[in-house]
Amino acid sequence: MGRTPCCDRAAVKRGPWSPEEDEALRSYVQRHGSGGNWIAMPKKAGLKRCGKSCRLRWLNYLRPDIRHGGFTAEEDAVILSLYTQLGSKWSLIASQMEGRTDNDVKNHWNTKLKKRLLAAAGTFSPAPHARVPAPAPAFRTGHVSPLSLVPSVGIPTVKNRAYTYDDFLGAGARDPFAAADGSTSGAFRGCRPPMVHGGQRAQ
DNA sequence: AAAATTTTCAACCGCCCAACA
DNA sequence: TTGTTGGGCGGTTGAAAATTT
Repeated sequence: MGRTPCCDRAAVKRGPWSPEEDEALRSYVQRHGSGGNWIAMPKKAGLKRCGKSCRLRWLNYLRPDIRHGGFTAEEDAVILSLYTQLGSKWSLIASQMEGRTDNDVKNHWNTKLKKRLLAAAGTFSPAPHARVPAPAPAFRTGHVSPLSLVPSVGIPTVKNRAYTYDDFLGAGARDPFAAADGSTSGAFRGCRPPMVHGGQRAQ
């Protein structure tokens, strides 16, 4: 059972993208766009890749407006705030953050923020009431602002204003990212230089 | 210095949904 | 109305770098 694959797995290349493939994809998309059809696009662009893989590579890495690594404390706080209200709606969360992708946000949460919260609070899980039902259909089309569909929550608009950590922590609230010894800027502790393309970390 | 472990993130997988025939 | 197709999403995995032992 199950649906047919979107492409012939035996006939497409998988794994890390080479610089040549990146360039081929970038130049094609910049000249023609995806053509409204990611499945057909790889062939036109001369790529032996699955269309979904091309789409993912473009959206998560090659798009010119992407920022990689180096999440700020403010961004951490936004992610935390939105996660507690929306749950793991990474695309929604990312849509409120300039230059961030859902994959970036998801990775950042899973590798750093979740661990910090667990360490700081003992156990952490979003408040059950905070989770919203399955998104309305318009969510997925991008024609409607996702946040307009959850009017009951006051989600700050990151794109319009710089946020301070305090915006998301009530007066006297415990800073979940603060170090156990009470020192501040927990969000920056123990951070290593961000990785760059190919998994290599910047020095 | 080398081995083991941890961390990070790019990429894949499978599912859901909307559009269309 | 039903079946098919493609786009999009969240969850998960695996390779490589960084860190620790």
